[in-house]
Amino acid sequence: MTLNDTLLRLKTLGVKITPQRQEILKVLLGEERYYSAEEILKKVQERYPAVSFDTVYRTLYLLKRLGLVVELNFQGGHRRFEFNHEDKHHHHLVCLKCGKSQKLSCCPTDCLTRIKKEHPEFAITSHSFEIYGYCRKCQGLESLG
Amino acid sequence: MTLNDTLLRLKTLGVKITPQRQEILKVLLGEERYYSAEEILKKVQERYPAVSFDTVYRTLYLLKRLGLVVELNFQGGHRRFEFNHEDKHHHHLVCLKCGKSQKLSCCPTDCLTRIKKEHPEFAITSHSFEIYGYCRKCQGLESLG
DNA sequence: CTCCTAGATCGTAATTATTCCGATCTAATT
DNA sequence: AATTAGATCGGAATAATTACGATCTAGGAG
Repeated sequence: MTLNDTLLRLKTLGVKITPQRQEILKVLLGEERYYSAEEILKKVQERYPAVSFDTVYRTLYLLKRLGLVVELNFQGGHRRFEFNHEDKHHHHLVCLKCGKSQKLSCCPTDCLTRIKKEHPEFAITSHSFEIYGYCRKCQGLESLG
Repeated sequence: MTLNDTLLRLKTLGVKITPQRQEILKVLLGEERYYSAEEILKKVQERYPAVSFDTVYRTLYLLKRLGLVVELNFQGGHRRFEFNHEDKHHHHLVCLKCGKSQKLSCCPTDCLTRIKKEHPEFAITSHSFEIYGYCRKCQGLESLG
């Protein structure tokens, strides 16, 4: 998904395109990974120093409601946001030391279908699946803080 | 696991048994489900009104380090704690409306083994898998707030 | 192009969750 | 019963998120 595609989509949805929102989208569309609200704020402020947290959060939640952004709550209580590039979710391999993540190719669908059968009364809407550990660089450094 | 078993185990680990800690354990051992720090505080205060958040958090993290308690970060940023009854993790079916959860019998092991093969350089330590949706009672009420 | 207005932004203050800190207390060993 | 390392209390500090009033502006109407 390019910036222009995204802006067009927002326009058809009747959402105002402000410079701040464009900048937030640029950040999210830059590297295909998750960002914390603070990271996004810092990056946007390089261009628009006056932008506030309020704007970042409101924009992120707006994009989330529109399905363009997904919110993730990783272990340790860290809330992260990621652009929903493919309209198809994926999971993450997360390093507990440096916080970097990689996308995973697999999704526990057999578990899901099994649970659906076992709990037909429960209306499943979503699921989370994240794998935690230490990446190559951070191995052996876990205990160093 | 009973309270006495747990206290014995703590004793052998050289951990001081205080009345506050006993009360926190009683809460965790009561219903087999997850609790927020605040829930635990409220329950403990019924017996010891002076107990502080500090004590609750410190005790929970102590128990976590000892492997007796697991910490969960559910979507929405809610941190929860649960007694680790079986020394073997499990996953949850979580209602997004009432917050109640059920334990799940299945665990996405095939995914895990596949990822281990695909990323041999990554030292996996743990994973999360939670399914979200609406329980029977809360279906149709999702939008009512 | 200019005007108008709903909605967006800013700066700051409020709220919430969690952690820290100094003074005091106590479980458990001696 | 005395001792002391470690635990608790109460409140203050910190961090993350949300709310609010005043001001500004994107985008449609004229």
